[in-house]
Amino acid sequence: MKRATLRDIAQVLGVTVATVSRALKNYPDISSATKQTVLATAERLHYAPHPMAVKLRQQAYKVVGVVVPDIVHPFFSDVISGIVDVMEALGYHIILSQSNESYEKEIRVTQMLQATGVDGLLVCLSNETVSIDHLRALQEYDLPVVLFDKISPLLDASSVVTNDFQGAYDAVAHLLDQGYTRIAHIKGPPHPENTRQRFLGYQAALAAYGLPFRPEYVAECHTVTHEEGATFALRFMALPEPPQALFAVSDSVAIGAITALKEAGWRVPQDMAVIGFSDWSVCRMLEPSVSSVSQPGYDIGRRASELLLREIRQLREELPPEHSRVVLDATVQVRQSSLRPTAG
Amino acid sequence: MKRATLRDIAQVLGVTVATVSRALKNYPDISSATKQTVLATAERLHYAPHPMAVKLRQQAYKVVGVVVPDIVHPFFSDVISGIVDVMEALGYHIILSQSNESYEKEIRVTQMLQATGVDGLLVCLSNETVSIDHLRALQEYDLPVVLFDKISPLLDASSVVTNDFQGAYDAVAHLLDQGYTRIAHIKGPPHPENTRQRFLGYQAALAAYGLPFRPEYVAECHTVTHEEGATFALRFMALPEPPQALFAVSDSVAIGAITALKEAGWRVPQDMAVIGFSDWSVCRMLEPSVSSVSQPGYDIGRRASELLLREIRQLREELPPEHSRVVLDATVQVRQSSLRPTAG
DNA sequence: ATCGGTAACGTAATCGATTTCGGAACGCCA
DNA sequence: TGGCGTTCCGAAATCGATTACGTTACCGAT
Repeated sequence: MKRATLRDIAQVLGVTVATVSRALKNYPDISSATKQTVLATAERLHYAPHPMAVKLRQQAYKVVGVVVPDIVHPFFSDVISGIVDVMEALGYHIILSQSNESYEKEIRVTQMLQATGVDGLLVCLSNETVSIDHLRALQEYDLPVVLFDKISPLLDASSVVTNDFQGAYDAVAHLLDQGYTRIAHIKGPPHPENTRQRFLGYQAALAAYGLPFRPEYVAECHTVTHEEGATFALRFMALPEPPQALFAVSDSVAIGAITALKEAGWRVPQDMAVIGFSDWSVCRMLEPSVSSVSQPGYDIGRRASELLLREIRQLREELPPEHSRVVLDATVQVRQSSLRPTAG
Repeated sequence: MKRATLRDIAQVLGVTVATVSRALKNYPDISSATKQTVLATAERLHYAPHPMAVKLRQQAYKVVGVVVPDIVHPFFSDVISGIVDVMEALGYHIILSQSNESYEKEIRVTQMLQATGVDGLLVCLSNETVSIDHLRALQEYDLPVVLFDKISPLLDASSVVTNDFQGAYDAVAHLLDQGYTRIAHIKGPPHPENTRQRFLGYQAALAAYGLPFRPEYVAECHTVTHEEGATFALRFMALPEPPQALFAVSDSVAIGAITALKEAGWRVPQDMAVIGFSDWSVCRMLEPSVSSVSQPGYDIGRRASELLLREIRQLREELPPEHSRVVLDATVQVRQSSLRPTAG
């Protein structure tokens, strides 16, 4: 069964396509009698407007592109979910691409998305990305771009990020508030700004509580895996004066650390309190349940979508697009792994 | 900067759009001199073909729709990742939608996808879905549909699924091979066929090894959460003759069971061996590391994509579309939680 | 001088829907 | 009867690219 067109309906009724089009869109200058018959035959022929024809006229696709480094990642799943919910409510669809943390691929997919004809782009930069010329090129063709999570100060665009600094600060403050004074940190690699901010938040919290920064209490990941968490946790324990608490840059590292500590005979949190970052769903399933800093992935997706939709609207109305910078707080989820046993 | 059209180039050079179009597509009946200048000015004006115009002519969008019940789920992330990889390699894009396990929403999003103009659909049915008329309607308009993971025998379409029966059978056989004879199962709710197959695989393995089916060793989940895993595991332990091993319908249930058992003073796997289903990434991070049956999510996405692309191609060539039914094996990942300590 | 051939390009239809500009038909009033 | 205003609809342009089908001009051959 081939799909019916306006012409098909017009031929059946002996009118022109213009009349049919206007009847279907309920124009006032079409008699209600004609409207009736048009609607009836449209129904009968299972008419549906041809998407591309409409979009060619309207110059609006109602589709936005989404680029994330890695689809298979709980955080990005959350973000995407937030994006989809907002976009679908307004009749927009999303085209999903992943950069695999590759700068080359990021350039490729953004260009492909532009060529596909999206109305805007939601991008989380890859870790490799240094130049943002490929995104600037999109903007020059009036294609709005909103960055989220991993952003670049070089691009004049709206952005939505987690307050990693504050999240880390709060996590460490939570440990400090309980009276811990020797707090270690397993930090991420230097490059992604996000994990650097967590390290800075860690330092700032120590400073705010008048505690010295002890380099021997800081380890730096390369792979950010649970193996590294295990290695560094045990290394900390071997220090002459081992730390009492650990703030890990990610949940995988935190879980690796906890697992290794328990296997080595230490108790969590009695011998070492641990708190992670990201709040994976398994955190609450473990024993002890793992404290973590939860990133508002879903909200990041929502807010980024709203900003993009606003810019798309402004562009359609020939207004200069406004750019906003949204920073969402991360919230500490206190569970057993970081709760200091009441002395007694 | 407005995007250049063929007409812009044509006006600059004093030729017609036809010439420009043919020059850009390297037609033989255009002089190389003209081609040179056309290419040069196309470059200069940053010409890029208008996607909708091309698609309207060609009647092919190079976009497929993907519908999953829930984006925020490791398994579906894997599937989506596989889909994206295959599709992008062939210049296709994917439009992502989620049904939130709602029949109503599944109908809505599939219709929206059709209206948006996709070349085909990859669908995982929601748990609620009973009738598949909405998908049949798509097929009648020559829109190929491929089902994956949760499928329906009522729809004549290609499908790709995990062999849940075999995965469950192998998991239980792995326990039986080690000499366990009292094996419990925490099964899923009756409806999704997938978890029912796991239950059947459990039963079949017992039968194959000549062991009786003991109803007191089977519990049925409603929410399929770690809390239920905890509850049922402890209930099993309270039996006069507790089971020695447990096959859980999901990893969340398995992890909940392990956590509860350990907290209650039992040892895993010494007092109770446990194996889950899905092979979440955390399984290998825990202590003991959790055995599980890994579903080939990425491959399911790949295979489903290939089938869909084949049907799209066949449809373009006016051939009758062939339907295939692909069943991919699940593989048992043996880790500590299900390894019987060597007696001695 | 006429014919056939070919290189190189133009004309116009086409994809399907939307929209501006008219235009016929009718009624109403002077 | 002439003029004006509605009502309802048709003609045609438009969105941008593609392509079947001419058409021109120039060549060599007869």
